[in-house]
Amino acid sequence: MPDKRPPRILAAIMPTDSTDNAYREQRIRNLNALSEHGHHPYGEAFTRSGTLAELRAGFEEGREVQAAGRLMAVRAMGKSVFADLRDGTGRFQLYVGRKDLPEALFDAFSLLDLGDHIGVAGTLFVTRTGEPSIHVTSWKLLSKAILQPPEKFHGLVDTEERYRKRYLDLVANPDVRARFNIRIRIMQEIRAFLAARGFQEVETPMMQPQAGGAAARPFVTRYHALDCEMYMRIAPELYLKRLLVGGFDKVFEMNRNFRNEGLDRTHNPEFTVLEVYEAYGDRHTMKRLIEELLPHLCRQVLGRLSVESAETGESIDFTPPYREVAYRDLVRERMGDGWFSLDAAAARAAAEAAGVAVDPQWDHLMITHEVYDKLIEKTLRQPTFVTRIPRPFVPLAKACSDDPALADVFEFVVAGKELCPGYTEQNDPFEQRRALAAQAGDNTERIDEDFITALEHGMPPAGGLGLGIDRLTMLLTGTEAIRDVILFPQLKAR
RNA sequence: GGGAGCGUAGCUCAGUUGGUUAGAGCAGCUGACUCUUAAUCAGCGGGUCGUGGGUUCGAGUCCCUCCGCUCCUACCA
Repeated sequence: MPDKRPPRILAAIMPTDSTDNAYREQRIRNLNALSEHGHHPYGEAFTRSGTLAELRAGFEEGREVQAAGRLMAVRAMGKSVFADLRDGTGRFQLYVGRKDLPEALFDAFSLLDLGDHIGVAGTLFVTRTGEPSIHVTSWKLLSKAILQPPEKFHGLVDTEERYRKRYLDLVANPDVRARFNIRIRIMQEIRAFLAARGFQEVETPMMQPQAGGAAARPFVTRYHALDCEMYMRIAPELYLKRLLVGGFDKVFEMNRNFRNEGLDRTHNPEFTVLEVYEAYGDRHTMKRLIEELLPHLCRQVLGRLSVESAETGESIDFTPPYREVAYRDLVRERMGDGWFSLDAAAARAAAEAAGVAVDPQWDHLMITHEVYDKLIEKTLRQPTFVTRIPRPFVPLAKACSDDPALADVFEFVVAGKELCPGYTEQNDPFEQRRALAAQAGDNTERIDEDFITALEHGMPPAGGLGLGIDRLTMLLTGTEAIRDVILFPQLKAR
């Protein structure tokens, strides 16, 4: 099966530079030797009978097949050679016997190196030790690797190398690929779930003249054609609500947000969020959506409703319905029934006594929120909707009809971390302007006037939610570092 | 931003109190071997010890600078 046409002349790419190491030179010698055998070192399309996983699933002794993949291991014993081939779906063993293929083709097999891509033709059989294998009758080089792959047994361990050279991490560590497969499935299932309920996926600007929809420092960039500053979005919310005004009743967007903040185990400067809006709904609509979506995802992606926390090992059960509890009740539960009658000084003393450091400038509201953040949220292990949150923290939501000091929202908390806020969205342009002005303080230019104008044209009452996809993936895959669920996490330039 | 730790062969790791020519496994090269699967056996090669400086008769090892990574901590989801 080697190419018939003359091999390419490759002498020109032989390394002349002393930084090239001996392994690379050896592989280039093998490349040239394969060329002389008629193998094009960087071949073209190859017709496969199926992926390696399909070959395994549809295994049938004696069946003639063609397969392709990367050479991961070679166990040569004179006149017979065993090798492991791997593609994106799995691995399969090759058996190459001296008497079963032309002598030149058998000899050239030893010029292959680990990491090379090859295509093979042969028949399926089972070895004496019970391993399904391809009895190779012909093979062809598809792509020559001139650098060594990582070690076969330990894989690639060095964390920095794993992130900087993710392609090697993926080749060397099959569990990494498995984890990203789960992330991909999660996103596919979310899209299918929402599409089945009549939601339409839209795309709104990533580059915005002002960054709204959340409180976070944005990345700034310069647009030369318009001679102005642009901001990478920190949230798509204000644009999605413009679409509610425009008549999109059920919309979602699942894409990147960018926040110019620190990076650590749970924060990457770009991260993926699902935002969903449903006209004529409210936070109860969103709560029901979450209670359907999460069990659906668990079932489809994991095949079960419980996951194990990476942090503590405890079991987290996604069987609905989930607990719903008011923010103030949680605070009273932890700090005592009298908490909301304390003045700021007494609250500060009580918070300090409970081990929470409190800024002396803070008012009762801020102190309470710090107590919630530091003491209470982490204790909510099973899926929990925390409702009735003080309005200053959620300027884009409506007030509770029975208490103007509280927002009609939930924070959905799982394993002690906020996973997803859900709102009864503010559609009153007067109230919205007041809330945004209060948040902006003196810096009034930060208010998105066009958004307020849109509200003045009439936004239907609506429910909305925002689900962090990276964190959801961490939860469902039992991963502690956000970098392990992002293919190319942010690292400093080296 | 603050604190602690780490960086040795292509990969995974040893390296003693500062002391000869820096070691091992995998991978590579040469040879043997027709059912192996971390194949096995014999032999061989492979190093800017992250970078730059310093102390010392002598530095992978001790001190300083810088680069990168990890963990803790602070801000954010």
